[in-house]
Amino acid sequence: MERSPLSEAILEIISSIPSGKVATYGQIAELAGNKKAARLVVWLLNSSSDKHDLPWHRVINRLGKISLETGYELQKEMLQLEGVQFGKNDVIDLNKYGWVSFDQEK
DNA sequence: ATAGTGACTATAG
DNA sequence: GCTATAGCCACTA
Repeated sequence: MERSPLSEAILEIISSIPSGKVATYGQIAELAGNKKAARLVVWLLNSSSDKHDLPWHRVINRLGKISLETGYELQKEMLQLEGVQFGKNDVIDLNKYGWVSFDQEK
């Protein structure tokens, strides 16, 4: 499925996310080389998440929230099992649990 | 080849 | 703060 180098890079990055941390789409896209390929990340997760054993639950939007509507509860649960704590609005503190937090990434 | 799709993001009003 | 729009990438039909 990884026909393009970008997809390959993204998959690589996603599988590199350590347990107990989360990453945002834009972040992954940026690390992969195209900071605007967030949608590509989405596509990859949908197309190769279970096929590749990817930690799709560690990928969230830039607000530290899960955009999914289905399976959202499950994803949240999995993250909590890894030690990620959610805020009151189910928001994850990216400065704390972000794989590369916005303050440290640069 | 064109159009539609997708768990996004940034910007403008 | 929210909605609307546009931008971006790769894939599928």
